[in-house]
Formats: sequence, C-alpha cells, structure tokens
Amino acid sequence: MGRQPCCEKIGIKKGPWTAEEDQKLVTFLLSHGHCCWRLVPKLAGLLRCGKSCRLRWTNYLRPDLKRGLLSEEEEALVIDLHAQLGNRWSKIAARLPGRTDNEIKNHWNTHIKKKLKKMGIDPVTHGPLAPATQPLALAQQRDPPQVVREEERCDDDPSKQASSQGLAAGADEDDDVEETPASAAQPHGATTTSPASAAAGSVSPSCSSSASGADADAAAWPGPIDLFLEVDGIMDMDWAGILSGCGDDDAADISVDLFDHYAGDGFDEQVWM
DNA sequence: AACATGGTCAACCGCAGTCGC
DNA sequence: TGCGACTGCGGTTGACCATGT
Repeated sequence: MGRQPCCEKIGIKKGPWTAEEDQKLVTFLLSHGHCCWRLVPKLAGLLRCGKSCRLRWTNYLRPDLKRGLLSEEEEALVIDLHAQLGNRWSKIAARLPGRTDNEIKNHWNTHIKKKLKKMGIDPVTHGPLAPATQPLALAQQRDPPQVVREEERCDDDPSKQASSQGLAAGADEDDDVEETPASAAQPHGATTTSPASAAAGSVSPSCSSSASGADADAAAWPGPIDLFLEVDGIMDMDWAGILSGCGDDDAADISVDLFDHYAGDGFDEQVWM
C-alpha cells in the first residue's frame, strides 16, 4: 500500500534547526507535551514535519540528555550491549541514560568500530578479526570474545538470532529484562563532564504512548529532573483543550518561557542555545 | 596561506511495527 | 480481518570542522 508522506512536502523546512525553532519546539513541548507529532509543528508554529520535530526533540532538545563524548564506562557498556543486542541502537540507548540512539550509533561508527578493529576485534561479531587483518599481539592480549555471552543468551526467539547483518542476535528480551549488572553499575549522570549533564542527567519528559526504550528506562530511573519538571504532567497536559482550539494558528498563542521552568534547578539556558 | 582529505555528527529517508477504525 | 494512519527505528547522507600537505 503506498504510504502517504509523513507530512506535506510543500512548505516544509528541512536542514539544520535554528535556535528560534528549537526554542519554539521546546517551549511547546514543555508546556503542552506531545499528543501526536503530526500536530506538534502546526501547534508550535513550525514549518517542519512532525517526524523532524520528534527527532530534534529526542536527539537534541530533551532536557535529560547528556552532551559530550561517551565516557569510558559508557563506551564499555555500549560494546557489551552491542555484543548482546547487535545494531539495536534504541535498546542500547535505553540502557544508557541521557544518551540517544543516534548519538550511540554515531559514536559506534566513528569511534568504537575503529577502536575495536585496532584491538583486533571484529566490531560486528565481537570475535577476533580475520587473521589477515588481525594484529596478532593485540589478539593475544585480548580477553575471549563476547561470543560466549551471545551463546549464553541464545535462549529466546530463534528467529531473531539470524540477524541480517550477522550480528550477535538473540537477545530480544531486553524490553522486559531486569536491569543488568552492567547497566546497574552505570551511575547515571556520573560519567560525563558536559555542563549540560549537570542540568540534565535524568528523566525524559517525553512519554509517548508506546514508551520508547529510553522512556521506559527513564521511568524506572527517578532523578533530579523531577525537581524541575513535573514529568508526567508534561504529557498529561490538557491536550483536549489544546486540540479543541486547534484552529491551525492557535500556536501563536503559546507563550511560555520554558526556561522559567528551570530557574534555580541547575538548568542553564546557555547550554541550550 | 590555500587546498585536499578525513572525521564527526545532525538530520533525513524509508521501512517495519503497532494501533484504531 | 483488513486497511490506513502514525510512530519508532536503523541506515545513510551531507554539511561542517579539523588536520595534513
């Protein structure tokens, strides 16, 4: 069935977001939450498609995001989780509070892959590289590859185990799984030096109905953001009221200074702008 | 100083999954 | 039950920046 485009392409702006757009979006989402992303740009007065707004929010504007490079611990956790989950970046991100799937994916492709190759580890299989390309000394130094772990974890849906990318598959129970020791050992917000993390460092105010992994993680992960946001309130706002007045251009009436929310709670407007 | 090359990361695209009618 | 709408995810692209020549 031919799908309709996610938004009318005409008049939709693409490319980098401006500070003004960011502020409009954050202001809107913090004061009204999102009921359906398609309406968000309209109500927020943005010439973007809902998808773009969602991406911008989840990858960049969410108050709980950490900024900056992944710490050693986070990196190690990513490698470990990748060995278990493969390229399921959203699942991996769910175990790394304050990190987005996009961020982790980028970091994997640009840093970790290289690092692993240098160490003689195949970033795809997490086993030793093929002899032709493997630096012998490094390979000998290396602990046994995490393939063992993958085998241990092959107790779930076998259909998942043959990932099209030949990745370590078979660990798809993660949605319900208890906090792993690895993630439990990860002190949220404790590993970054980013100034933003001081202000962020916790629960996402986003709580889409389907509770993304990150959100689910956040839900079980109370943090200081509770102090500056009534987290649930964000998404529990009176959408009916908003929508009833949703005569297209009502967004202009939204005039909440989002930074007022954060005054005194360590939130630094400069970090955002 | 100017240009070329490589690295990084934000953003886009298209598919898959889920939900409601 | 099937169809359409919507969201979320992963792969990919392209602009920008840093470094090397």
